[in-house]
Amino acid sequence: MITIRQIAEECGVSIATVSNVINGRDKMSPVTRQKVLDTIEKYGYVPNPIAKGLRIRKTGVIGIIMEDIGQFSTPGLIEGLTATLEDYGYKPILINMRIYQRWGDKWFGNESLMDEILGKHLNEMKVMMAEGLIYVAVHAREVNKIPADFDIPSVMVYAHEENPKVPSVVIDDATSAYMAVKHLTERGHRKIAIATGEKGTYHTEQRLEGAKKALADAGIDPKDANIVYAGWMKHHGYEAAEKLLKNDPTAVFCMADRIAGGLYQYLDEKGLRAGEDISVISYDDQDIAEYFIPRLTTMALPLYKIGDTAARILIDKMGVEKYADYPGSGTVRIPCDLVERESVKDLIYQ
Amino acid sequence: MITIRQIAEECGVSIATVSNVINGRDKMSPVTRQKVLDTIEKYGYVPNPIAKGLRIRKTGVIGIIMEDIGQFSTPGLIEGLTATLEDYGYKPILINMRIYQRWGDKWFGNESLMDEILGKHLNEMKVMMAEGLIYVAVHAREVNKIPADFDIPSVMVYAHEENPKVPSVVIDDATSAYMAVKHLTERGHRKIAIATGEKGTYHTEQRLEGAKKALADAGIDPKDANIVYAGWMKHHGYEAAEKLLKNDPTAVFCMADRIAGGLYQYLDEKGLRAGEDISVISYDDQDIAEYFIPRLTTMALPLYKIGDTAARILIDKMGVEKYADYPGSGTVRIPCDLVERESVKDLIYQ
DNA sequence: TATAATCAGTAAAACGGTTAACAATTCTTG
DNA sequence: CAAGAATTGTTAACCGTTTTACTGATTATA
Repeated sequence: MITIRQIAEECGVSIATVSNVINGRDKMSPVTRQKVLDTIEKYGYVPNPIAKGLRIRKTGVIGIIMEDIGQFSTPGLIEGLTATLEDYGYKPILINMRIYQRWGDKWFGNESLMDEILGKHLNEMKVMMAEGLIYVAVHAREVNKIPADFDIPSVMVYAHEENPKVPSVVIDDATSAYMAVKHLTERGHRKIAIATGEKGTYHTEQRLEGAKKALADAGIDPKDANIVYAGWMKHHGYEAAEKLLKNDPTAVFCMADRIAGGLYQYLDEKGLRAGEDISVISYDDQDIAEYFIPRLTTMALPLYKIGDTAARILIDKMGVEKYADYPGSGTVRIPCDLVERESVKDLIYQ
Repeated sequence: MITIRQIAEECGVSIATVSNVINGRDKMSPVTRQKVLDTIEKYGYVPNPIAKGLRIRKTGVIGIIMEDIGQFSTPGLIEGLTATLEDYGYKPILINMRIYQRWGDKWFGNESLMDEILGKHLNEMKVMMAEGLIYVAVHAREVNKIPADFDIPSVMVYAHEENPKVPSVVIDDATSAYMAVKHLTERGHRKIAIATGEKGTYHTEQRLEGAKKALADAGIDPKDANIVYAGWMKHHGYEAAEKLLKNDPTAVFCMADRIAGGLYQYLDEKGLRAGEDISVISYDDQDIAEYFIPRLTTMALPLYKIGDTAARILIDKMGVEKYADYPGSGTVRIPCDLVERESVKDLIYQ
């Protein structure tokens, strides 16, 4: 590996001068500068960032800690995160906490070890001199993750953080759910059933709130809506289907595409067809939505935008540049985009 | 940040002694050792890896370069990769090349810049003193990616590499495809159609080869099979469907779940049903397979195992430990696992 | 002309560790 | 008891940079 010393020697100057030309300090004659530049080019020299990092105590690395990378919601997020981080000259490095580990063909979660694992990785960040941290909480829980005395600028994604020093960017569940059922009511649906995610979780409560508001705004008493508490998985949707359909709704809002998947299965068994016999709108826009028959209209999680926003907030916090658009603290909520496919029927203009 | 010097001072010993106890060199009295250990514990001291890395020229970091992280095949792979790498004490860091970049709502590929981008990242690896590299080639092409003079132990995933120094681990397309159509023939199917991926690519050629062999082994002349060249996307499957069904096959083998998705759509339009009117077996086992109605039986990509294997080969190459099971060079092929669902009908025992 | 200011560059001290070589004690042993 | 060996440390060089303080030489100013 070629060092600054060899470049200096080759040029017959001191290493300080080489360092100066590299770092654009205008302290040398044009001819010296050019000679150094040429030699650097010739040898393809690039300063050792380890040494540099040791000296200037800056590494340009931003740690992205993911609770579990194997979630449908992570790739898009990572795109957004890394794209804007890189655009600003930072080096994002992903680290995967693996809360749910695999052993042979089985998975087991070690949430109990979570604090320990997190502590380890947080320390690692400190010690690798990461300049910023983005924590991606795919397993929504109400826990505080970043300790109050953690001194690297951080932002939390997908969850709220009590620590007032760490802003968070989350999905705007309430308004997204509002948009979803408004889409239904605008198309003339008035008997609407709702299949929720896991009861009591933040996501289902928020989405429920938004959904009820949309109902109310359309002059429908939310109490008349058939709300059935399901869960986030396909089988929850399947199991909830019977109760969901009991009062012959014209439409159902599922709080996750997977739930809709379970519902579709039930519908198929009964010889019913979404988009004709009953409308369904959903939430997530996973890859699967495109493969439902009929294709599922659903609220698309703003994955890329969340990543982008989180990155900008972090950059802001790190003081590199100010973005008036993005507050430096508090939590910013980003709503989903409706993507219309064929699973909801227009009861008005058809 | 607390340094080794402060620990030494607190204990009244030299920094060399502290360093020695940290690194387990048995050169001090038990009482000194314990005092140092206690102080380290007390202050939560952990050696600065940047400084350490500079000195010992080892960082423990393994770079994982991904062409694009937003592919369905990456999360499982990353799980496998990071799990075993971490188990061996390495620090995997993911970097996302973003060959396909996003601009607003559009994506554009910059394959032309690929060499440049790769060069940049390869250099970054060198310069970050990564001890090993895993290159994940999601966009299959026949190009050589790792330059012959690249001197960090590397392994290639999902693609072959001409560079004899870099072993590769790939999906065993031929035997997986063989298994898929064998599954069909064993169940009595003899009129079999095949929907391929993009013509001329390595993956489709290999899968075709395996499929034909299975046909031949079942006494069916591969020339009689209806092979239609489609492509990897859903719309390819849809467009190929008519030709696929022309000779009334009892079963079709799709080389990707997405293709099967297009076929299902066509089937739906014709009032036909997979698993009853026609059997379909597919390849990938993406998330979507579970949501097909009827659920899609398909060959599951051995994502986790590929990651695990690649990691072990790399560790082997780095000379830490030997695994007789995993050759240190050449290419290892890992077959898919069949996951049976309801889309193929048994023509014999029903 | 004496002095100040600028220019072009250098020496050396960090940054926080590791480690080879050496040194001061204490322990064996003939 | 002296010499050698073992034990327990220490000193200082080094990893590859950055950066402050300094130096000579030249040019500008009074």
